Amino acid sequence: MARIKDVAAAAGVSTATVSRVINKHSSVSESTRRKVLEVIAKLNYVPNHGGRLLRTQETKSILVLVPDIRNSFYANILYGMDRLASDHQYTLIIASTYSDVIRERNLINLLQQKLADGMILLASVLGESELVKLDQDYHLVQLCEFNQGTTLTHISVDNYQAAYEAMTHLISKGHEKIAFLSANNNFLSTKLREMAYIQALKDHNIMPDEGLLIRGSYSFESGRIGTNIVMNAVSPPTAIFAISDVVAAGAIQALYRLNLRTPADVAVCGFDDIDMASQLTPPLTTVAQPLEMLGTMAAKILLDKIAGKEVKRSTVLQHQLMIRGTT
Amino acid sequence: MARIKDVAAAAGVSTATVSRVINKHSSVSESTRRKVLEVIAKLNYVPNHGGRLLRTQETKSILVLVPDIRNSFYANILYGMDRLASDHQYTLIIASTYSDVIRERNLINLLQQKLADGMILLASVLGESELVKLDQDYHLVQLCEFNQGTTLTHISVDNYQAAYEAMTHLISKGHEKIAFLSANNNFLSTKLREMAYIQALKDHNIMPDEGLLIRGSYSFESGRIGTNIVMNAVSPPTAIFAISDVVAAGAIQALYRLNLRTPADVAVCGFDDIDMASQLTPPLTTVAQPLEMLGTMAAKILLDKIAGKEVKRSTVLQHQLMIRGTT
DNA sequence: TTGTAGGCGTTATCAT
DNA sequence: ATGATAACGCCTACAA
Repeated sequence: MARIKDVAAAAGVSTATVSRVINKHSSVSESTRRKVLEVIAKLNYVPNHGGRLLRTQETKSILVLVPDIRNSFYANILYGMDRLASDHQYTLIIASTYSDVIRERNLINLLQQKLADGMILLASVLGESELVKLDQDYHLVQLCEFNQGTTLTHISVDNYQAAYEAMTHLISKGHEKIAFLSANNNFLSTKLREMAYIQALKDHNIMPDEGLLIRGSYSFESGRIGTNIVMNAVSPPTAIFAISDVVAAGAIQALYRLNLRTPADVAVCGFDDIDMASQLTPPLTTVAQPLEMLGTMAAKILLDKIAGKEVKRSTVLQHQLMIRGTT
Repeated sequence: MARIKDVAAAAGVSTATVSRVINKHSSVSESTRRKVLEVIAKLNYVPNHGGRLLRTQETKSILVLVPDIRNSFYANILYGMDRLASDHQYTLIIASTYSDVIRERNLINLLQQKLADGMILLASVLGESELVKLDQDYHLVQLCEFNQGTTLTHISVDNYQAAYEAMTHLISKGHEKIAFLSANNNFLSTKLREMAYIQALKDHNIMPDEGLLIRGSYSFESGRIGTNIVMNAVSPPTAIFAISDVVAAGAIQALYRLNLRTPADVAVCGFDDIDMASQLTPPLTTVAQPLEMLGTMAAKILLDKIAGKEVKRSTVLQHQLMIRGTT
């Protein structure tokens, strides 16, 4: 395995000169540059990351913490990040926290070990104060989920407005009994969507029915269970608004098993617009988050921070109601 | 940011002693050990990865190359890897090649830069000879896709047998006109599944119909297109076997638009059993690959290789036919 | 049980 | 334009 001094020796120059060639310094004569490059190719030399890292303190990689990599909500987000990061010769270290505080702290250790230049947090389970403290020492960006009134850099859609539009769509289709399959967590997005759900009903003179607001999880199973509950309520809904597309898929399957047809008997609207949404039959009406762009922006903003640039505290990206076959 | 010498100074010992404590060497007295640990906690010291890496040449991370992280086929595979890797204090560096040879070579550069201790390749687009050469210098495992008769370590299911069982199932349901929506690539898995498709028909005295074997891609759109083609054939099929679940989802949607019902009019069988398969309505019959276990095994075998252990050249994991609602 | 000191591979400063 | 050399943070002979 060739090292920089091997190259230097073979090219008859000093290691400093080889380093200059590698890092494209201008102060190298064209002839030596060419000779060095030749030797590098011949010896198949690749600079050692550890050595460079130790010297420059730059890892050229960013740590991305997601709750669970299996959740396809993150697929396109990670894609956006990957594209932007690799455009800048950055590498992604993606790790799942499984929403475990201990695990998340351990992973953040990687940052402290200087294994990454910065970190993107998706749905962190750490408390605001802990994050604020981390933010003093490291470059950190929160994506999708963040705390209200936070001073931390964050990117997301306008969850309130997005949910409100979905509800308006459902109501405009003549639905008055609308269930909301929500999630039982403390995320701001959940609170905002629930608020929008209630407010949209009220704004259209519909009395919210507590029995139609179910709090489960983001899972398929949760969608099935929630649907079975609301369809057995005293006054079952004619439309279901689900907090995620996967939950919506669960709702559709539950309705099918109840011999109810979508959208003829019960309309369904999801949230996120993951790939699966348009791949369901009939394709799912949903509120699209610009997933890829969310990832791209998060990476871009983080890289800006790392580069020492000033960045906006809050970035809100546009959502879009995708009216398809289930409403 | 505290360094090892800060800890040493504050604890009144040498850096060597601190290092021994960190690395749990036995030759440290309990009292100094305790004192050092105390100082480490107080100074919030975390060993610098770059320094250690340079010294030990161990990165404790593995490079995982997938064609495209958006493809949900990889979700559970990556999960399995992540679990096993993090159990061993290893970190995953996941990168997408987008099936681009140049990009894949660039990513492999990360290995040569000593940014990872080994690599897992999923559906590499590099030639066998190139991989064999890499295998001499680095630890490498191929997962799911590999070359026939390769000397490289690889893990997969028995694609021939898996496809054969799916076909047998379809035939046992009385289907004789069965289309196969295959993929237009050079992967061994594709060849084996096509062979199984043909052979299963022949073994049941059904004459294969060339018009029912369509080669597209693994995409949803490809499933739709292929389905439209075969359903417009002179002799349209009563069952469709798709090379992936996503293709199957496309087939189902295409059938729906043709006003054909699944499975009443046309049965559909997928391959892989990604999460979406059971989330479709009706749930998709498919051949399950043990996705999580594939990932776990690949990581395990790679770690064994890194540890210098002897490993099996070829590992075949069990598939399982999942009979659900579409057949 | 503990300390000293050299070196891992690179880059950057300071000379020349 | 190029070279010599120190330094980055850590680990590990070797010595004590």
